[in-house]
Amino acid sequence: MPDGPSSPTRLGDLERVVMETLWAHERGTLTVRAVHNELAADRDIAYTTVLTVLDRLAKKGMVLRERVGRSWEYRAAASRAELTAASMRHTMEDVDSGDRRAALMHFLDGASTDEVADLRAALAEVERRANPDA
Amino acid sequence: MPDGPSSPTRLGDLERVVMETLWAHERGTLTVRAVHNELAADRDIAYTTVLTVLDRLAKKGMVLRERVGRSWEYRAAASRAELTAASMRHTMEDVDSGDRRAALMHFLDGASTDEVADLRAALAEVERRANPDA
DNA sequence: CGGACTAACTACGTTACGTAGTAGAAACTA
DNA sequence: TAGTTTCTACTACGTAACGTAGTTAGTCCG
Repeated sequence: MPDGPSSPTRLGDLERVVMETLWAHERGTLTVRAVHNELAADRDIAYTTVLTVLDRLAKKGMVLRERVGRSWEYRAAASRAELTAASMRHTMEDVDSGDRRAALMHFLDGASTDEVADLRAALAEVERRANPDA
Repeated sequence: MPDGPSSPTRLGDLERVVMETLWAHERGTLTVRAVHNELAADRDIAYTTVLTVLDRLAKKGMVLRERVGRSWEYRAAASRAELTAASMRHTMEDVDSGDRRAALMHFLDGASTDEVADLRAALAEVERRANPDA
């Protein structure tokens, strides 16, 4: 029973590579054949391996698929950014609120200037949305 | 070859429980016996299981230990907050800078008011440090 | 010395995952 | 229509991580 990307399933290396391929075509769908073609350019890999991986990803809810004729068209269930965000949030949520502050401090300590800038911008954006009149 | 908590090793369930126990005594060290006593209060678990888990955690660099007499005293190599932060940062780092903004936006979108407040506070604190004169 | 306690080593079952072969259905093609 | 191609579904096998714990062998205390 697929439960969607809300539960942060751990991905293996190949699974991640396949997700990358799907993400590279964010707005389209890909057949197994198409994914295999892309991967085969870089590595020696069997068609059925790609098939199996996509099937497993679908069962985990990481990818969505729909029938087109006799074959399936796959696409990522969540964008890379969404998945990253969900994973970060999940990580943060498993500390209680006392440690959360400390965790966030450490997080920012280790972040680069660019990352902090992006975060500040995102924070401002969220604020603007919450408070459009100010 | 232990490489410290810098490489975010995935923890199993029991491994995490053991880490929790160590974190609960943040400033002290615990023997295998002590950890086992705590765990045994809640579940049926063999002493040697705890021993094995602590040994594996030590090999991963997740815990540090030192000889005291014939036995070992264990403590967490990183606080829970540090580990959480490292994991979040690691997650964030595997998107390129283009997606990072988007990821952070999604992250904040899903965050609670309290979490956003904590983050804002942490950001201000980091800023204050970087710019003590302003 | 003998029991008690500790750590090292070994082991077994499960699950995830990389990897891929084979079977069978469907479609294309000569 | 029969052969070939192309998909999917099912099955399989090896490895690694991990939960779990027994066995073995020192060491210390009385």
